[in-house]
Amino acid sequence: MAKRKPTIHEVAHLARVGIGTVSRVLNNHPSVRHETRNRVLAAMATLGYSPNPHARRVAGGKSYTVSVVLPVASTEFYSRLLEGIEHILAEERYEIALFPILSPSRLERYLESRSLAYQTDGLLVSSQGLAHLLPDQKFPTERPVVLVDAYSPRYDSAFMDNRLGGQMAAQHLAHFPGAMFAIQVQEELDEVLKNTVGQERIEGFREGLQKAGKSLPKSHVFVSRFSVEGGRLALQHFMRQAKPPYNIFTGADLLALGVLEEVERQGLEVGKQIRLLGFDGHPWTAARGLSTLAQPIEEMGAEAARLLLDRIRGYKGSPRARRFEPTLIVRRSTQPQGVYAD
Amino acid sequence: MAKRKPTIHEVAHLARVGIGTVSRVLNNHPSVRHETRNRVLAAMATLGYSPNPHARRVAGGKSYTVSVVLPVASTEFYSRLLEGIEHILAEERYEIALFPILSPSRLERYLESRSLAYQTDGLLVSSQGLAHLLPDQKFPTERPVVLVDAYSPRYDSAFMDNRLGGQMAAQHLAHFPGAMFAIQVQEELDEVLKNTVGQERIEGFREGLQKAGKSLPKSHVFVSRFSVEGGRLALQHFMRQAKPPYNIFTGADLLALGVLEEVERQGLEVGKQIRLLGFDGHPWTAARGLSTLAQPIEEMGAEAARLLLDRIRGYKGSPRARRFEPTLIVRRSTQPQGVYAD
DNA sequence: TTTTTGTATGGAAGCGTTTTCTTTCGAAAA
DNA sequence: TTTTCGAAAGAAAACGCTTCCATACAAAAA
Repeated sequence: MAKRKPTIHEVAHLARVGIGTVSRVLNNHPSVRHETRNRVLAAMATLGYSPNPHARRVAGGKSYTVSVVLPVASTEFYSRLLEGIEHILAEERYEIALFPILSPSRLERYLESRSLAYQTDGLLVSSQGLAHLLPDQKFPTERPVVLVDAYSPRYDSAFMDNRLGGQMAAQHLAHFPGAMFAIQVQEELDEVLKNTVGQERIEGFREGLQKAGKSLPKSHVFVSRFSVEGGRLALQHFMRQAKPPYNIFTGADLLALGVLEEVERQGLEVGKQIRLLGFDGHPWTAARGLSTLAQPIEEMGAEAARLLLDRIRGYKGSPRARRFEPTLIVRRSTQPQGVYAD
Repeated sequence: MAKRKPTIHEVAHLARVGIGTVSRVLNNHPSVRHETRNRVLAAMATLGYSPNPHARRVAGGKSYTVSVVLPVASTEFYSRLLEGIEHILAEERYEIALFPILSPSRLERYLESRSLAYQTDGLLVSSQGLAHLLPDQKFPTERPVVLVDAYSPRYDSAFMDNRLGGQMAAQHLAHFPGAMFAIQVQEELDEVLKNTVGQERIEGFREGLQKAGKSLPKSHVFVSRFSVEGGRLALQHFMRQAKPPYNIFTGADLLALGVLEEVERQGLEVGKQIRLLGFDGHPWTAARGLSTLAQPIEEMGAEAARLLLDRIRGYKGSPRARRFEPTLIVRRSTQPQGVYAD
């Protein structure tokens, strides 16, 4: 039943060409006549041929695989990031090996030089402070390394300007009446990794507010793990501190969702006693009428993949930094017309 | 600088044997003299040799890789599960390709027959209802499939008896004074996957309580996502419902942690107004004095890996089911001597 | 002692590709 | 017309393993 997969030889035979030609078609080599290429393509289609990746690897001396090391905290973020990465890599017939940092101990194992993560052609690391854990802040590999959603002067980096995002949030919220509040996202793993994303967003927010003549007292910042329920606790906390109206900037859309849940439970009304601004720009925010700072996550992933492919192909220049900026999307939750009317 | 990795030929030469012998040593073939094996092993050590996995794959016709498909909800659980799986697979020089179900859309992609997940020698699937999503409830692959932390009559399965765990929880808590409460864990992804783990634990708890002549009203069950903060909201909820003492069974240790946090904030005292029993038996529960139903997670993962290796080696028998039972660990949070004394 | 059996080993063949080396052939240059 | 050259394509040589086959040799059986 399980008939063997067709090989390059069978394709060559059916297309009446040599295996070299088939290989050239496979690798988009220029010197193949159009007519021949089509014949080979047709043969591949009728046989249902797909090249054996392992054979490629041993023959080519490369693995055609890229390791992606990433924490798995905000799953939706990483889902979208991978989307962008995969999109680019798939075009070049590269595969992805995923190394989720499920725990610090697993992380250490990945970083041992012998580890699987280094058997590949390159490393895509999505974690702010990972390098800090390493001796000399350098990944123990000869392979190219590119950081994504993280920055280091030492490696190519594609990163988000989180501080700017916070400032944009401030600029948008500052002119509303009422006090300013913020929810900072902080995971346990963040401390290990010295991940400062959540912090930067809030710092930017505070800076922006100061520029607008407003302030953000320490007590108006609620630090929470990354969970919907954290948003609920945050709103409870704020309500104990001050009277409405509240202007709340959350370090992530998910937390804003929790705030919305609690708003409902408390019988408040968004746009009246509460203005709420998220961060991420996840698709579902549209349906919830949540204003948010949309991150071009997929593009950031794609760019990181491009940087890495460059390096794999031998590019030697000094580290390149690609900065990305969030975009403000205004929806019901911060609609100007819904001016405070209590 | 980056000198080529040594090959099997260099090892053979240094050890003064043929490459066949080196390969045999590599694969634990029995017919190698002890003395020869040691010589080869020594040569490998001095050269720092490690076999090229790609070459192995193309020569052997196998990939020596196993796909592990898993949701990434309770990271600690999966971290430990992988630990167990890897331990066994590593012994046989098998590698793991991880496919975290970050989102339903990615899940679908994995399940396409052509997908990477099927390029490997076998599939280890850790997800209750994944099969339900598939046409015919069958994974579209010729490769062996083993379920872990999930059960299907169709495939080899290594699974936890969650209902029993709930019953054990009831048996332990029932004799304490005060009403019974429970926190059920439920993720959005669970619904997609028809994952009933959280539900089973609570159902078992209810059954056990009934057997002991106690009851668990619907209103005493708080359904929460998997987060620490969910535990805090749950306790708030319970405190609105009833007076102490509370006996709380949480579907996961993490939620119990949240309960503990809120207990402190509310100025309650564990062992007096509150008895608390978790589920998972994660290492950190010891330090927190949290009683819990410890799951043999690593063993379950290891057994699943063994079942899969069996199949990969050609075992053809009908599906095997391996049931695992949690163990009750009693600590301060449900200590008998701390009898309610209000 | 001679034959048989079995174990340990070396070496060649083969896995499915990529890549290099030729060879062929037609068109441009002489 | 002859020579030169480049493009297209076939054939062969890697790539680093596993596996099979043949051989050598020692121990067991005759």
